[in-house]
Amino acid sequence: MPDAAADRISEAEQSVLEALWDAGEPLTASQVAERVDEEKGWSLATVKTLLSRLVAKNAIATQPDGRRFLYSPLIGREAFLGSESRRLLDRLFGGRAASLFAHLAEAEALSERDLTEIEGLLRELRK
Amino acid sequence: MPDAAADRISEAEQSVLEALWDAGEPLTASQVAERVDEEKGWSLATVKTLLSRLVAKNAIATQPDGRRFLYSPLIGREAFLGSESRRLLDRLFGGRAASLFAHLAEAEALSERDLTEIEGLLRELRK
DNA sequence: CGGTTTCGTTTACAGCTGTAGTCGAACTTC
DNA sequence: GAAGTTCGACTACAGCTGTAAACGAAACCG
Repeated sequence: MPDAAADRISEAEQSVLEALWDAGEPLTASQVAERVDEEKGWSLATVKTLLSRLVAKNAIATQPDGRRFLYSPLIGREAFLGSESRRLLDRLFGGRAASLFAHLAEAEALSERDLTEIEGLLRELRK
Repeated sequence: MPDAAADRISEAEQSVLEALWDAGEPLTASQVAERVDEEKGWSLATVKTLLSRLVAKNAIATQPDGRRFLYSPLIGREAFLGSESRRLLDRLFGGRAASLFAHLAEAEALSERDLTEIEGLLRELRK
């Protein structure tokens, strides 16, 4: 098998991935660092470390561009978010989405807009 | 303020807390270990370490009972689940619950029962 | 009493994370 | 072609996690 990027991605690593997803095209390490720095204030060195770790975890790919590399995501944002949500749902609520939802409601984490959108999604699912 | 148990609780520590929440009454270390062992297969030594760390984090309380301690949770399951859900929602979806919901739907993590319950909750919220 | 069990505490130790610094090779710029 | 710049690779290092063994005091058992 072509090694399905199974390693866990840490929070900091996720931020780097986020930059690549947002970019929508391969970036150099410095470009990634620039984007990440705006939000996190991390040094170039730190971002380079995180990039290496992501490469080691098979989460991003490198393609040579002259003397340097261009980095691009190997795992999709959708897939990542999907599996992370899954993991959390299982870990905290034994997989019961309704419990999660109830807790979010209680924590007042649901905006008017969320409610409307979820209602829409529910209607879709019911079709 | 009486120091509001703010430290992060790790996954393993959560399992121990879970045992205490389930018990509904203070337990000795061995009792906790017994319960946790069934699910996780951890040794008494491991559970004792986790209990100490939880005490250090002010997540559980000890009350002396003769020569030993009885442990009981200081943070409630509800509060814990609420804040964990919150954290994840923010981290992964920028706080937008509708996105989370959409991903769960896509990952087929929503059972028929979940849907029905969520519909019910929505109606409640709309009142 | 003396051995055995039971506790909590201390120590261990590898792997992961967050956050960087350093180094040598390559590249660019006078 | 010497000097500075840019890269990726390697190294660092403290704190957290998972998983436990060792230790010493107390308590119970016979």
